[in-house]
Amino acid sequence: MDSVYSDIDSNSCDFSYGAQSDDEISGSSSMRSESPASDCTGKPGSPSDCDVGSLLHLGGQGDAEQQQQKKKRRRGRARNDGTVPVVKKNRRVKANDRERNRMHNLNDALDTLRGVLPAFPDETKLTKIETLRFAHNYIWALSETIRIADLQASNKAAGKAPPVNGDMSLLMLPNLSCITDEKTPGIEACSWSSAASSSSPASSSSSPASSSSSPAYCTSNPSSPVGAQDYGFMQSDSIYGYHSHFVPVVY
DNA sequence: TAGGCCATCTGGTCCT
DNA sequence: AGGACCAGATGGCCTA
Repeated sequence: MDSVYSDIDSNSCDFSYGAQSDDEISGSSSMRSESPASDCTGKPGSPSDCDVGSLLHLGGQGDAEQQQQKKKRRRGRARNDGTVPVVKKNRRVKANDRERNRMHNLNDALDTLRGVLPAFPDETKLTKIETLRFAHNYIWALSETIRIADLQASNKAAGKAPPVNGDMSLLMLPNLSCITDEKTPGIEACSWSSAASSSSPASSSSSPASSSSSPAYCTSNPSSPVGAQDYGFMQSDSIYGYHSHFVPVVY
């Protein structure tokens, strides 16, 4: 079907405006291997960073290059009944560019967040939802560590007895280290020791908003997509009642 | 092959 | 009017 948008294909990343059928682009190579930034966009905020230049010259390219262009084409739904006025069409194209950049900015922020989270040894890239949940649990664990350290410091100042095990080194800020739990394949990440026992994320079932100290859905994860992994931290032992060891868990 | 994840398009709504 | 934000729809890629 002809599209009224087809005349501006070359000015936008909106590949769906062409009349290309799905069959024409089948057999394309991995899109995932191509990062979004190198695929169609450049830095956020520059819509023109799409593969505009090459698309502009689509008509005069060889078969090989045309094939490459086809590979890059067409993500997302394509629709248009061919009745959209040019003015509206141009507005839509600009809106698409903005939306694309907006999502790229969002993804950049997620990448930045991944960068500050404890790394996983196998370099498995966390999905978006996993990143958010893991960050939530991570923040909770750090907060717990600080809270417990403060508690012990105040106890010490008040002349109260030290922690049961008396290991003040546990008062240090989280000492992150990456481990691999051989007993539990798939559960590998970072852990740290903290002092004092407290409610762990793994034992919490309250909502995020309902508790100020414990991450909410990190345990049961009713909101988790079926099969999705949720990375968090679990209090694995409390031998002396004061020594909690947070280990990463996958829910 | 089904399901998960993702990028993109699209139209609606709200705000400036 | 135009931009930001959002959610639904669509289709590609990857993995179990």
